[in-house]
Amino acid sequence: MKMTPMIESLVLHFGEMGSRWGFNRTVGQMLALIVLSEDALNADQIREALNVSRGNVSMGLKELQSWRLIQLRHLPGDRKEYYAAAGSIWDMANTVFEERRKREIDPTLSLLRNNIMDDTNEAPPERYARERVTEIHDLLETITQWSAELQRLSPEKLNTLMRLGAGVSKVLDISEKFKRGSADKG
Amino acid sequence: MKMTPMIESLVLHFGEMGSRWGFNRTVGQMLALIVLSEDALNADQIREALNVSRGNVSMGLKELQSWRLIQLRHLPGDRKEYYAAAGSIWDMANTVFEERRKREIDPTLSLLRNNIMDDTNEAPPERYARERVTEIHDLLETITQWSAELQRLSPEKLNTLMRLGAGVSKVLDISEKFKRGSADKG
DNA sequence: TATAATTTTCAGAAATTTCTGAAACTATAA
DNA sequence: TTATAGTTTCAGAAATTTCTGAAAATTATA
Repeated sequence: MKMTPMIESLVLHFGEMGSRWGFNRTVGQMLALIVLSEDALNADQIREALNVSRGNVSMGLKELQSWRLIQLRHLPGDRKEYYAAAGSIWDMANTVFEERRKREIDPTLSLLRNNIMDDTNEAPPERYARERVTEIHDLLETITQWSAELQRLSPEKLNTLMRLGAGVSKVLDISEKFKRGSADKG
Repeated sequence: MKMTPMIESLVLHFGEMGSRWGFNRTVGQMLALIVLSEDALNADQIREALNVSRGNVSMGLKELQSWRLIQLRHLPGDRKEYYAAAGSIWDMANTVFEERRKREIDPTLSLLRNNIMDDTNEAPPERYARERVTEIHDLLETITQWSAELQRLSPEKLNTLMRLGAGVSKVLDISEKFKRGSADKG
């Protein structure tokens, strides 16, 4: 499996970016290669294209599966395991957001919950810190709820929302008026 | 500077999470310490609290400044440099989003732009890859525009939007109708 | 200007992460 | 069964990142 120059340059770039996205170089390269390949690939093809060890490919495939970014496939009459991208680019972006939330926000959110609950020390140095902890907690909770909401939205509505751009501001005005109207009645 | 047990546990946690957020352990700890401290801190206080080398503190402060998360301050009659959080938790979250976009999305976006422009090979293996590259490019561009829009929104409107939650769906329906109405006229 | 206080730099040490490749393991076919 | 094809594991090697601490640079004061 020899890569075309274009695919190779993309694979190398995704490798470099990998660490910023939460995985290592090889995993980044593997993801790019699989996403850009029309046909599913097996471990040996990946090994040959990227010129890394067989063990490394195996670990990388596990990592990408834990991110739910690739999908196992079997070809009739072939014992090898083949892998392809798990859904559209859009699906994968959604998955990445969700996984990152789990890894980057959830652990902190639970810690903060406990810290707000447990600690009732109202002496000065703690008082200020507790206020900030509450602020951080509320922010993370809002982000979590918001991202859950976006997950729930249909792709079409999500697209409408994204493409709204500057329109968001106007739409929010309408929504504010609407809310105030309901509040007056209730 | 001795930390209280609550602050210490938060500092250690932020240290562990640091690598997932794009900086190293010491930088994560320093950020937590500065954010949770009411008064600005100087390098020696940080060094003592975290028990790390002076050089490490200096490098960490530079890193946090490059993220625009801390602010230099001078106290009257004191030559030392003191550092405090650069704004509210909300401001800092905004800054982190923006910085991460710059580091995680922008470089890829420019590479993809070039790849779409430069390469006009329509032979099979490239054809499919080019389609996917275009999809990725469009997605990243949408995310970039959307995040720029959120930056531009006032904190109040941003809050309205975040707190809308399930209401977003209804608001989008209204917006759709509104758009269709305008289109009919224009 | 010289001196003292403070911060920054950076070479090498320490710690951590990633990678290799051979052995162990698993599943299918003969 | 036994042989064969394929995958996973993991100890140690290699690469990378982080950290230290002393020297250099910078800044303020006498």
